[in-house]
Amino acid sequence: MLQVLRDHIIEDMTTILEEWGCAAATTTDPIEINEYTDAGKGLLATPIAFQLASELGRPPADIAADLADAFRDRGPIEGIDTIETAGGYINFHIDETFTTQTLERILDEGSEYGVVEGTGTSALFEFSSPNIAKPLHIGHLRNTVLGDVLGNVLAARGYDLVRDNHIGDWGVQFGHLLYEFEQAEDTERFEAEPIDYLLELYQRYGRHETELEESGREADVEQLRDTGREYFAALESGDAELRALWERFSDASRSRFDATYDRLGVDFDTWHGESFYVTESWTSQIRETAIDNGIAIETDDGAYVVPIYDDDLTNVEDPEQADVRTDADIDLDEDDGDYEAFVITKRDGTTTYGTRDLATIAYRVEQGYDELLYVVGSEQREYFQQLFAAARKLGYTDIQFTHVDYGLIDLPEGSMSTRAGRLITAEDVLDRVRENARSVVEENDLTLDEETADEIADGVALGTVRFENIAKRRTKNTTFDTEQATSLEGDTGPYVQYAATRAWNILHEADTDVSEPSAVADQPFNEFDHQLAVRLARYPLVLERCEERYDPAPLAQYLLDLARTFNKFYHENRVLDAEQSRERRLVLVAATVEMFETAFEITGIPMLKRM
RNA sequence: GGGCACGUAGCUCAGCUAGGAUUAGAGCGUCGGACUUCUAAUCCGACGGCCGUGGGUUCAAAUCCCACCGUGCUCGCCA
Repeated sequence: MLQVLRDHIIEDMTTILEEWGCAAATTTDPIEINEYTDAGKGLLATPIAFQLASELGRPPADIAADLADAFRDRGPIEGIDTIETAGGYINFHIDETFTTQTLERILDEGSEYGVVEGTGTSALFEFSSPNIAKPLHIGHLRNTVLGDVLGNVLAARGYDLVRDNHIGDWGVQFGHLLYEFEQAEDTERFEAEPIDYLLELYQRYGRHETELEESGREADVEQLRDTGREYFAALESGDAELRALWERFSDASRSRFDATYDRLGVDFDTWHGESFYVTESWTSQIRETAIDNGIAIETDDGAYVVPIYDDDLTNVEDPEQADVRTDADIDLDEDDGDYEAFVITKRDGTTTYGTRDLATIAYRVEQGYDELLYVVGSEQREYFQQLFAAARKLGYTDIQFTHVDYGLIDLPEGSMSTRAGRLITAEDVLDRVRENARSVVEENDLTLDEETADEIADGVALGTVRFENIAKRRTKNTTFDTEQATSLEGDTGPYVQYAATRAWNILHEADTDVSEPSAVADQPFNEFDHQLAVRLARYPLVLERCEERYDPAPLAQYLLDLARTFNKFYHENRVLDAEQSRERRLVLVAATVEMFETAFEITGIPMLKRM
C-alpha cells in the first residue's frame, strides 16, 4: 500500500516541478520511507528541496514550504493526513484511513497482495542443475532454494516463468565413470545404493589420477584421461551398451533428486538435462551453423573455437546494448592470440559444455522466450559472459540473458571437493536441523504425540534451511558453519515461524469472526498497533526490490522485521481481552497472519499451527 | 598479472541499486532483568562501531567516483 502513496506523491511532485520549470522534475523517486514514529518525521518524506536549492537559489526550507503549499493546493491525498516541513524536509503523515485501507486490501486480496499483473515477459528460468551420479550438496542447496524463491518472486512480479532443471548429465566425466564402472563390475552394490556407489567410483577415479600425477607418471595420466575421452566419445556417438548404462545412472540419480526436492518443496516444469540437446541434435546444428558461417575457426589440432574478444563482453546480457564483433570484421591471421577461445568442438569431435549451452540457447530461443535466466555460481561469471557473446555471434541477438550469480559456499577445512570427499549433502543438513528441532520440541511440550512432534520438526527444519539460504545478499561468499546453519535461535526461520504461529493462535483462540476493517476503524490503535500495520503496508515495496536485485534476500529481511515487530506487539498489547480495541486488533492480527502466509508461500517456509 | 565479487560491533550479517534529518541497525556471544497472561523457540536493558585505508564529488557520503590494501573466485578441448 505504501507504494500507492509513494507513486501518488511522486506524480504530484513531478507535476508541480514541471509547473515551476525545474530540471529536477526528472529526478527519479526521491521519496524516503521512514520508520513510523509518533512525532517528528513523516512515514513518507522527501529531501528534494535540498536538491532544488542551488537551481532556484533559495534556502531549502523556503522551497520546502512552497512545495508543501503546492501539494496542499492540489487537494487532499487519500491516506495522507498532514503535510509538514521540517529543516528542508517535507513530511507526509499518514492517517487512520491509510491503516484501514491497508488492512482491507490484505484481507481482500490474500495471497494476491503485492502481486502485480503480468509484464508479458516470458522467461526460461534455469536453477539447481545438479550433476547426475552425485548427491546434492550444500552448494546445490543454496542454488536450489535461492532459485526457487527468486522464481516465486519473479512470478509474483508478473513474469511468465518456465522452471528448468538443467541437469549435468553429459560430458567426459561420464566417460570416466562408465570406464570405472565397467572395471569394478559390482552391480549388486549399484542396485543397493546407486548414488553412493557412483560417488565412490567417481572418487576412485580422482584418487587414481592424483596418484599418477604425484608419482610423475605423466604418460599414464594421459592414458587414463584418453580412456575416459574414448568412452565419452563412444557414448556421444550412440554406443548402445554405454547408453543403456548411462540411462541407469541417470534414472537412479533422478529418483534420488526427486526425494531431496520433495523434502525441500521444490518443483520444476521441465528437466531438460544437457543430454537432451545432444540427443535431439541441437548440438550438431550449432556446430554446423558455427562452422559453415565461419563463426568458429579450426585450430591446428582440429578443434573448432569461437574467438571471443574483450569488448565483445561489454553489456553482453542486454540485447539493446550488446555489440559483438562478427568475424567479417576480424582478420584472424592478424590478431590471433588476442582472444579467448570458446570451444565448439574438441579435437576428437565431441561436444563440450559450451557447445551444449549454445545448443540450449538455440532450443530456448525457438521456444520463444524473451529472457533466459541462469542461476549459477559466480565462479562461472566469465564463462557465461563468453557464452552469451558466442550466442550473439551465432545470431541470437534479440534475447535478454541474465546470469544470476551468487557467492560460493566453502567449508571450514577448505573449498568443497566431491573428489576429495570434502562435501556435506543437502540431506545431511536437513537431517541435522530436524534433529535439533526435534529436541527443542520435546523440551517445550511433552504432551505432543510423536507424529505431531515429527511434523513440527520437519517444518522447522525446512524453515531454517530455506531462510538461511536466502537471508544473505546473494553475492556474498559463505563458509558453511554447521553450528550456525543448524541454529534455531536469533535471526532464523524458526524465529519468523514462531511469530506467525503466535499470530495464528490468537485467531484460533478467538471465538468471534474477524470484522470488516472499516466497521471497527474508530477503535484506538497505539504505537505498537501502528508499527505493525505500517510493516504490512511495506510488503509490495519489498517484492519490488527483490525483483530489481534478482535477490530474495530483502524478503527474508522483511520477514525478520515483521516478526520482530509482531513479537513486540504481542508482548505489549492484548488482543482478545483488550478493553477498547479487541475487534480492530483482531483485524490487524488476521491481516498479519495473511501477510505471513503470503510471504511464506513465496519463500517456501512452512506455516506451523503449533511449535 | 587481467577480470569479477566481497571488506560495517569479538563473530555472522542488514543498510549501498536511486546519497539526506548530529540516534549506523539486527542476531550470536557476555552481563542483568521479565512467564498466575492470546505459546518464554518470546520480550526488555547494558556492554560493544575512525562503516578496510587515503583522496575526490556534494549543502550532505557507510552509500557515488578514483587510487591503494586485504580476502575469495576466475583466466581448462572439466562443468
